[in-house]
Amino acid sequence: MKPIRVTIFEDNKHLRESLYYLISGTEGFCCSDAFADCNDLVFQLKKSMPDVVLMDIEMPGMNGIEAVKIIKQQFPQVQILMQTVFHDDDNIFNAVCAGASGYILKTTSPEGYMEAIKDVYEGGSPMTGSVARKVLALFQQNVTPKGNTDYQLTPKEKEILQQLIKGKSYKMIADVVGSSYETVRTHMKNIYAKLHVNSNTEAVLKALQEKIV
Amino acid sequence: MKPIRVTIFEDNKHLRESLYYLISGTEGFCCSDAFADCNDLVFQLKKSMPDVVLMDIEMPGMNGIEAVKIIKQQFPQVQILMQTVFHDDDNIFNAVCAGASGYILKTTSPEGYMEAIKDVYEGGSPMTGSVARKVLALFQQNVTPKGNTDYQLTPKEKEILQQLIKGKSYKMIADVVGSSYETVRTHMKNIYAKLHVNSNTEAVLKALQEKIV
DNA sequence: TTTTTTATACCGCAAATGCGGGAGGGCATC
DNA sequence: GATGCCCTCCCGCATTTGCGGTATAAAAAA
Repeated sequence: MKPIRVTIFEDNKHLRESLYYLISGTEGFCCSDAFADCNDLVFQLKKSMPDVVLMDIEMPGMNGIEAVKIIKQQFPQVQILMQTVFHDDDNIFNAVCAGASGYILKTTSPEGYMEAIKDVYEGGSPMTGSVARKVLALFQQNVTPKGNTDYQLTPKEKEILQQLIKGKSYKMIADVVGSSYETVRTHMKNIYAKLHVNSNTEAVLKALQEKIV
Repeated sequence: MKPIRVTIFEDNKHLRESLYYLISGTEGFCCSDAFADCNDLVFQLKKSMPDVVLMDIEMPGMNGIEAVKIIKQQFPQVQILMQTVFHDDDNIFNAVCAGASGYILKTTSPEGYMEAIKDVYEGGSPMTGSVARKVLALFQQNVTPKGNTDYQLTPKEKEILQQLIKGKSYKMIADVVGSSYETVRTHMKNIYAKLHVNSNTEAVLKALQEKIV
C-alpha cells in the first residue's frame, strides 16, 4: 500500500514545517513537498505528483482560491483540502466554487488534520461542523427559491416542458417526444393553463425557478 | 447543564428503539419521544419540545423531506439531522433545500450518531464525508455554471434582456424601458446575434444560465 | 475630423406562437 | 356502461417573433 502523497502550500514557516513533520511522520502518508507560495505552481506539482494538496487560503502572491482553480484545471484528480484561520463566508463560497473538496480550520488538531487528509483522499469532503453549516446556508440561500407549488403536470407535459426549457421550438419538441406538431401545441396549451402563463418565456422562467422539471 | 432533547422519527421499529435507548442512555442527552411516522407532526413536536430532531427520509405517509419543511417553518430553532440508507442525490439535495442541518447514513456507528447529534445541536452540520462531497458537487454544479464568456452586451441590451427573462413580451418591454416597440425589436435582433441564439427561449435560457444579466 | 458604436425608429414578410374550438382512442375508476 | 383523464391529432385566426432591410442622430473612439 503506497502512502498518500501530500503537498503543502502554506506561507507561515512554523505551521508549514510542523505540518511537514506531522505528515512525514505518520504511517501511510508522505509529504512530497512544502511551499510557501504558489510560484511555479504547475511546475512544482508536476514534480511532486501529490494525491492531496493542503492549501492555505491567505497567501502572498497568488491566493489559495486562484491556485485551486488552476490545480483543478491542470490536475483534476488531485484532491484539495483548504485550510484557513477565519470563517469567512466569501472565502468558503469561492473555494467551494473553485473546486476544493474539503475545508478545515487551522485550529484543527493534528489528528484532525490527518483524518481530513485521509478523508479527501478517499473521496470524502471533511469540513469542520461550522464550515459545513455555512456551506449549507449558502446552498440554501442560493438554491432554495424552490417553489413547491404543485402544478399537476402529466408526464407528457413535463417531458415537453423539459424540452422547452432547453430552448427547443415546438417542431423540434414534436420530433424529440415523438408526437406530431399539433399534439405538442395542444400540450403546450394545457401546460400554459396549468402554470397560469401565456408565453413561451414565462413558462421557461417558471419552470426553471420552480424546478417543476 | 440540561440535556439535549432529541425526538426521533423512524419507521423501522428496531432502529427506532435502538436509537431511543442509545440516546436515553447517554449522559447529557434525553430522548423526548420516538415516532414511527409524521402523523400529528406539529402537535407531537409541541409536546416534545426537542432541540434536535432525528428524521428518517424514507417513511410511510408524509416523507422526511416534507416533514423537514414543516418543522423548519413551525419550529425554526429546532435542528434537524437526516438519516438515510441511500446516497441519493435528489434526496440529499431536497433535504438540504428543505432546511436539514446534517445528513448521516444509517450505517453510522452509535458513537458517530451521538457526535452528530451533539454537532447539529451546537450549530455544526455533520455529514459523512461522502455526503459532504455530494453536497459540494451539487453546489458546484448549481453555482459555478457562471459563464465567463463576455457577450459584449450594451447597457440597453442588458436592460432589455433583463426584462425578457421576466417573461415580458416585446410590447411590454418597450413600455418598461421607454422605447418604441420597433426599437426593442432591433435590440433583440442584436442581442440574438451576440448570444448566438435564434429564439426567445434560447435567449432566456442562456441569460439565466450564464447570469449575463 | 472621420469612423464606429449605440440607441432610436420604421417596413415587410415568413414563420412561430397563443388561443379558440372539435374529435377520437385508450384506460382506469366508479 | 358511463365518466373522467390522458394522449393523440387537426383547423383557423390573430398576434408575436425572427430576420432582412433602411435610416437618423447622438455619443464615443479613431
